[in-house]
Formats: sequence, structure tokens, C-alpha cells
Amino acid sequence: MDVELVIAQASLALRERGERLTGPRRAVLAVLAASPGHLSAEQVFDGVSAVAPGVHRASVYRSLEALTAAGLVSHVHVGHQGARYHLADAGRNHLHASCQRCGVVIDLAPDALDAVAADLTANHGFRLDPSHVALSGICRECLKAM
Amino acid sequence: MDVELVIAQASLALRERGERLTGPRRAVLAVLAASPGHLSAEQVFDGVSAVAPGVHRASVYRSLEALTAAGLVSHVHVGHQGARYHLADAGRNHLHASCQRCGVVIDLAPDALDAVAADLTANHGFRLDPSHVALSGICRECLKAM
DNA sequence: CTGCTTGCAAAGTGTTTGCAGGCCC
DNA sequence: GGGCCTGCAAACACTTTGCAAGCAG
Repeated sequence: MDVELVIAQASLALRERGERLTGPRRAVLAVLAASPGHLSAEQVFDGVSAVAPGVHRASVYRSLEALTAAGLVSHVHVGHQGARYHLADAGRNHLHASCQRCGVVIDLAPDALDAVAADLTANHGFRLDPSHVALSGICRECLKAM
Repeated sequence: MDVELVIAQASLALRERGERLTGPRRAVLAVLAASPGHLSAEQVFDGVSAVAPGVHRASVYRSLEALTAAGLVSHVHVGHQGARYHLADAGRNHLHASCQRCGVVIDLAPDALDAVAADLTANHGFRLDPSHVALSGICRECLKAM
């Protein structure tokens, strides 16, 4: 993911909301853009600290919150672990599954839960937000090791 | 759910594991058996306190853990909220979806994710544990209120 | 300059653990 | 009466918040 592009988009999106693109927020975006995966808040904090020492942990949380509200970042809840963060997809967000043994998060196709979503709407009037929580199970590697 | 029956089963299941059916554990089972829904640990603690005052919050957590290990209780992780507990189904556990706005948990058919589970196995070698996390979305009532 | 943001520290949830005494079986 | 379990208190992980100073635009 191109950091420059992400930051340019962020500047616009934030300004539209009367907010600002600051050092800590820039660093958070850079860390997320540089990472292939899904980072915990602590991992984002570590990454930010490497790039911009002195940024406080609380600012990382507040930055993630602001960037989420602006539609630039998404988070996924993973079982009993904390949330994981990643840049929001341009269009539709992909889905996630996580291993309850080793914690790894794998990406799934955006349409993997479409049938379930339709079923929930029809039978329960419930609107599914499929990308907001990770499905839980055991990954390939852990299955081998058991 | 019949409390007497549950407690009798629990006594056996625990003894098989070299563990004991104690006052606090009995109270936890009674509270879960008396509740139709899915309780947070705090709600279980409140219920236990009403039946058996003096039981410590930590004992409720430890009881829930022990009863889970013995296969008598199940828990579901609900988004950023804490876990919810309920008596384990006799056979296959039902699934859950929770409202990210009001927190209500609704039960789903045990086979609601079968197609997804098959897909995950085939494409990622991932074994889904469908009852362990609640799907997330907005419930009917909250949709009306938006 | 205006006021959104930050750093700091402290408080808040939800949950776990070490320890000495207590109770189940 | 042996050893699993409990109550207590403190620690824990993760996250949020009040406040005064700081920086973006």
C-alpha cells in the first residue's frame, strides 16, 4: 500500500470533517500501510514509536479512533484478544478468521458470508456487519500440531 | 432447564475429572439454568450473589472456567464486550449473533454456518468453531430506531 | 490565532493469579 | 483428613478520560 497516497487521502478525508492530519496520525497510517497484516493496538504503538518516538500510547488509540471515524481504518474484534487494525479497503471490506490457538488472522473473500447475511435479514431482521468480527477456529498449522 | 438435572450431571462430570461440585459452582449452574439468555460474567455474579451471598467474583470466574472445561458451560465472545455464558447444549451448540448497538444476543440455528465452514476447510485448511464467537451487526429493533 | 490534538497520568473494564485457610467427598 | 476450592487482594491487559499545553491550518 502506498504511504504517500494513503496520507494524501487521509488529509482530505480528515479536513472534510474539520479535523487535522497530525504527526501521530501520519505515523499510524504509515505503520498500517507498511504492514501486510492486522496489527494490535500495541503493535501499532510499537511501530509508531520506531518512526516517531515520543508519541503516547493514548494518542495511538485516539488516532486509530479518528481514522476509523473518517473511514480510513478498520478494526476487527478477535475472540478474547484485543482489536486488530488495518487500512480500510477502497470498496468493500474483506472478512477475517482467526485461530484461537495461535492468534493468526487470515483474510477471507468479502462475499464469504453473503448467504448467511441474507438468511439473517430474512429470518431475524438482523443486518450483519460481516467484517467487524473475526470468525474463530483452528488454523491449518495448529491442526497439524495437534 | 431443570436445575436438579443439571446439577446431577455436573456432579458426575466434575467427579470424573477429579473435581468437586461446590457451593459456588452449584450457584453458578443454578443461575445459568434459571436464565433464558446469555449472561455476562458480571450478570452471573449478580445472580450468584442473590442466591449465595459472599461468593467472590473471582470464584465465579473460576467456576465458569471449571464448568466450561467439564463441558457443562459454553461461552461466546461478543465483539468488544466481554464473554457471555450459557449452559452447554446437550448435543451441538447453537450459534449467536449480537447487536453492536444494544448488545442483545440472538440465537441462530446450529447449521447456519455449515456452508462457510466447508468453504474454510476446503480453501484454507481452517477448522471453523462456529459457536465460539458471535456474528456482529444491528438487530431489528435498533434498525427501526436509526 | 483558534481550537483540534497531544502528552501525561490516572481511572476504568473485564479477567487472572498467589496465597493461606476452608470444605467436599 | 487429603487436596481441591475458596475468599481476599493485588496484579493484569487493554482502553478511555480529564486536563493544560502544543501545533495545524
